[in-house]
Amino acid sequence: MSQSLLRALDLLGALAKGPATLDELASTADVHKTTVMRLLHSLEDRNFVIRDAQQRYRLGSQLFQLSSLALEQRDIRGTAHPHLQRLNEATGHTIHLAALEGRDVVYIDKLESRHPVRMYSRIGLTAALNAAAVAKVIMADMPQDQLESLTAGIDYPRFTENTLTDQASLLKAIEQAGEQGWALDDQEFEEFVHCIAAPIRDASGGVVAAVSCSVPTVMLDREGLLGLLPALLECTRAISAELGHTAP
Amino acid sequence: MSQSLLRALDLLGALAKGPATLDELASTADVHKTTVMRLLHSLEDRNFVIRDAQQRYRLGSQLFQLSSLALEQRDIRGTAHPHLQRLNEATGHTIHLAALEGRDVVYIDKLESRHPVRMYSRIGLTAALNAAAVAKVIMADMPQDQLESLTAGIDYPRFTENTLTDQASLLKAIEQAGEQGWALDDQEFEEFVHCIAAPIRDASGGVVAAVSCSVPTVMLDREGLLGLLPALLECTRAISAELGHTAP
DNA sequence: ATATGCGTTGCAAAATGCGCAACGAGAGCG
DNA sequence: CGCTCTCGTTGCGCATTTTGCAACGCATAT
Repeated sequence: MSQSLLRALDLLGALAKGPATLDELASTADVHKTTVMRLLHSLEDRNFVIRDAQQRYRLGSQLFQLSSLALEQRDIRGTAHPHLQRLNEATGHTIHLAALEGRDVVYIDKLESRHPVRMYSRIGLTAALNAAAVAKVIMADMPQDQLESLTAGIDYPRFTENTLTDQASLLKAIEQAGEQGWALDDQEFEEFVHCIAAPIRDASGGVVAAVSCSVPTVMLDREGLLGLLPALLECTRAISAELGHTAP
Repeated sequence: MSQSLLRALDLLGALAKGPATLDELASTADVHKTTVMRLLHSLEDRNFVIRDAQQRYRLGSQLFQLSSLALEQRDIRGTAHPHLQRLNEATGHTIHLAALEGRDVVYIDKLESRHPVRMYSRIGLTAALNAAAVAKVIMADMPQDQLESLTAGIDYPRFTENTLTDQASLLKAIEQAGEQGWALDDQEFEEFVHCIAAPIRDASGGVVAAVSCSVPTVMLDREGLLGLLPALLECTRAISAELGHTAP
């Protein structure tokens, strides 16, 4: 694989953590600075990075451009957005839209809670497969062999007391999600935050994405959270319908 | 400059226009497909592209991740956002936040109009220097020599009847913007849309960004647009203050 | 004035990436 | 059923491209 390209891509990753100087980049990447410089020049030429007045490098506008173009291309996102907005307004809570991308479940849209509450998520971030509710509902639709291989490849990090830390319990949760048509994350990823998620299906009937609603436990107890289910299911139903899904 | 890297970056640019197959990419990039493939493999390895079921390539999640990280790093954006939101709610119109990046003025935040109206802009896009109101207010703060070189380097494309198509008239408009503290785009970029913009200043007193408000002429005539000025100026004043700017 | 940090350039070695041509798998079609 | 056509993939030899080193210029600090 192309060494120079990989190095350059990794440089972008390093820059994502914050602006950096040439030497800093060279030492973290463990590449001679002259090489780093030449790569940066190419990146700069294509607007992937820019250098500010103090000659520090930061990520450039081309990245924003590509990213927003790519997000727009995903018709699920455009289709879903107004519905998500409505759900967000109705519930006031944080709404996520996530889709499967390769072996990752990626957040492709997010609507902030109306209440001042921190949620460490971000568009583009990958969801924890062994914790996120969206991951469960998406995996619930996978063919058995793919599900096996995917769940076998997780290293099951523990985030909280409730995190599912082995394949068996995750598979069980996934199965349950498949049966009931929605999934719960009971403080499995973040303490004091629980979520419910439901799948979006397209014309083929397959799950293409999932919507979740995240709520701090202090605002809504389990029962209250489940009270949001009808609104959530109505939301995913509407999006699925718009994507051509006809109720089973 | 690094050939393979530049080619790879251009591939990403090509993919931004939509998913594509290997051969399509090879022919548009005019590179042998075997080379394209290997570059794509590297890009895929770092999640800059993914291939879907039909073996078509599309932009990958790493792009979203980097972009949102980079946008978050810009403290102007985070600081400004709530104020923009308020302005958006108060006026109901499209709000843009733009900043200078190298020789480009880049949109770094956008709030949609509450009215159903198309606006061809996007986060990450560069504003037309000879048309956008945000560009005028940003350039109004530049040192003379930099301004000269920047305005000399534009090729002044005509977008509408009102577009400023030569350096002299642009410089005049910029000067006026500097004097009055805000700028107008009177259907210079899009017909039937006019905008007003005002600068954001940081603790040093320099202009670091600009906010604009875009309105279809059918909704608000010139007078009506200028009626939004107080709200806009209050918004930029508040953001500037939060960035440490003390009124002159 | 001397020393340190940082970005930049010339150069020569070689590793890397390149294009070619051939292969294999799958789809479409007679 | 077998043919061809398309599209992705791989082995290989050549040389282009990239790389690391060392030296330089230009600052700022001591």
